[in-house]
Formats: sequence, C-alpha cells, structure tokens
Amino acid sequence: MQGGGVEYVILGALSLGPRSGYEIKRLVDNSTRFFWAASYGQIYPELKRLEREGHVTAASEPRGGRPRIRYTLTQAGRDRLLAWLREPGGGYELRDEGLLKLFFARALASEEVVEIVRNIRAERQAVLEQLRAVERSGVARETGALVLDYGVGGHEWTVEWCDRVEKQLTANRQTATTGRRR
Amino acid sequence: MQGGGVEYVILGALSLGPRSGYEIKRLVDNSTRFFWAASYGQIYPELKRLEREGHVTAASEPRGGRPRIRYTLTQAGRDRLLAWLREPGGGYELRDEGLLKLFFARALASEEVVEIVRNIRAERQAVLEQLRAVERSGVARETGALVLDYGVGGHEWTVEWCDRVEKQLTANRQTATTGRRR
DNA sequence: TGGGGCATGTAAGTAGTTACATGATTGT
DNA sequence: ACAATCATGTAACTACTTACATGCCCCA
Repeated sequence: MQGGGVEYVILGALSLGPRSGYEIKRLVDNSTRFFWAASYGQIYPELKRLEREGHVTAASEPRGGRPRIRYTLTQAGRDRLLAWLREPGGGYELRDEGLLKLFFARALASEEVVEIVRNIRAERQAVLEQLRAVERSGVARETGALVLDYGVGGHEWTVEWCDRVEKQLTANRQTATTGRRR
Repeated sequence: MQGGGVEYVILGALSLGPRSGYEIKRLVDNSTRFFWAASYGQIYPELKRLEREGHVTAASEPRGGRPRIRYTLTQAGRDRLLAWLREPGGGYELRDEGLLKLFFARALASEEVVEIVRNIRAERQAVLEQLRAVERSGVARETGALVLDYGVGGHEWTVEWCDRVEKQLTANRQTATTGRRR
C-alpha cells in the first residue's frame, strides 16, 4: 500500500455514494476511525490528488451561500477500489500504550500492575460503549456490520481478559501475603 | 505522551539492564513490536536526547575492534519511567488494512468477501505462530508474560471469529443459491 | 445574538520509515 | 572466502497531526 492509505478510505467512502470532504470526515469519525483514522489534513489534499488522477470528479454544489464540493467516484476510481479489495495483502499495525506499560511493569508493585490492567479495561470498555452506540444507531449496514461485530466481540474479549488477569493478580497477592505459596 | 513514545520503549528496555542501541532494537523486534514498533532512525537519536537530558548515561565499551555504546538508566530515568507507568492514560491506535477492506467489501460478490476474511485469518494465524515461538523461547518473563498471554489469546479469538464468519458467509450463499431463504 | 454545526483549506511542525554508508567479528 | 550478525549512524523522504483562518447557516 503506497501513498499512505487515505486513498482507499476516500475511494471506499465514495463507493457508498457522492460526498463532500466534510462528509467523508464524518463517516471516518464514526466508523472507520476504530481501525483506520484520517484527518482533514489528509482528506482534502488527497481528494484533489484523486481528482487530478481521474479517480473522482468534483462538482461545486453550494448549499445556500455555503460552498460545497461534492465528489463522485469515476469508473477508474471504482476499478482502483476493486483492485485493492482483491489484493491479498491486509497487514495491521498496533500502537497500544497500555500494553507497553504492562510489558515494562516489572518495576512496579503488584497493586500498581493491577491499576494498569484496570486502566486498560476502562479504556476498552469506553470504546465498547461507543461501538454499541454505533450498533444501536444502525449506521452500519451489510458488510460494515461484520466489522462492527468484530469490534464489539474483540473488545468484549479484552474486557473479560482484563477481569481474569485482575482476579489472578489479586489472588496471587493474597496467597503471597498469607504466605501459602512461593 | 509527548515526544512520540520511543522514549518509554527505551527507558523500559534499559530498566531490564544496560544495553546498546542495537540490543534495544533486537528487544523491540522480538517483543514490543507487536504492540509498539520502533526503528533505528528513532532509537539512536532518542538515546542521544535521553543522554543530554540525563535520563541515561552512555559508556563506550568496544567489543574487540567493534564500537559499542552501552547505555544505562540513571535514577532520573528510572523516575521518569515510573511516573509514566503510574499515569492513568493508555490509549491505543489501530491501522488494519484487512478490516478496512472488509468494511468496504459491499462492492464485491460474497465469494470475494470470504476471500478477504480468509486473508485476515491467514495474517493473524501467522502472527499467532510468531507469538507462540516467543512463548516457547521463554524470552518473556514475569509481567512480560501477561502481554504475551494477551496477544496469544486475542489472536486465537480473532482466528476463531474468522472461521465463524467464513462458515456463516458460505452458509448464506448456499441458502441463497438454493433459494431457501431470501 | 450567539453557539454549534457545516464547509474548505493550509502552514508548520512532529513523527516515522527507508535506504544507505561504514566497518568489525564470528562461524562455516 | 563468505554470509550472517554486531554495531552505529544519518539524510531524505513520506506521513500525519494540530492549529489556525475563514465564513455561512440554522436554531434557540
């Protein structure tokens, strides 16, 4: 995936129908951002680039005195999207501060380690809530619902994992304090 | 978390004992990279910055004619690490091309959607294999083992999710083709 | 009449990757 | 003699975020 990847977010968003940059950003912010974020600083310049390359067309459609540029996918753009969808690749990258902390938590007392786990749990629980709100809002349709299901399920699993670990850590502390083992 | 975050990877790595930049990179590549990657282009300049700031000290310890700079955590550096570990924050960022494809897969026939799911599965299965290799190698100790357990469990869950979805999608296709429902 | 949302855009800065340059040592 | 690994470093580039600038529309 050369060129960053915003390209496909935009092509994908426009495959659902013509949209303005602002509307694409809205779509990103309440769906793809959970697995692929994008800022205005990426979206607007990329829309211009895609227009130059003939993958989208731009039409000025002001709403009242408010300017508005509606972008539409061209056939070339649709072909590009389909080609990408059919490519076998599909890597992922994660940057998780909570896990990084947990990884280096040896320097802490076990009560403090539990604190980190609780923070991770709270964080994921909050995301889970957001995902469930998306679910209720019914924004996700068709295949989009699959990804949502993955997100909800995965976060539920993570929250349960945190609960298990917390119990395990506090149990260890108990037996250690009581001196029953180790 | 200002300043990018490599800072804490390095501080954390050095909390396990003095190390060279090269050795830190090795540690990153076979453990933290799964949730926090770092390149030489980040590590070496950051080590110099941390030295200037008094969080680490550098000592030239050549191995034969081969140069080698061994960095050691100072008390200030250890304090910095502990302060960060105790901060409540702990966000995460994900960039997953497979999920992005799945999200926009409406443009594809259902056999091709299955193909995407299979690709995601293969990708995760490969990571799972790597994690299990780390597990067998016994590199992870103490709290590091917790994160490894999370990684293994999470990837197992994902692989199972892919299997469920694949079955579901092929079943739908069957009934659709047979005309039994919808 | 003021705040929030709609709407577009960019400049400046930060972060990160990649590729290259250099060279010694160890094991086969 | 050759490859792999140890070891340090940087220049150039790409990517991304943040903050700002601008201004209209709608509703309370």
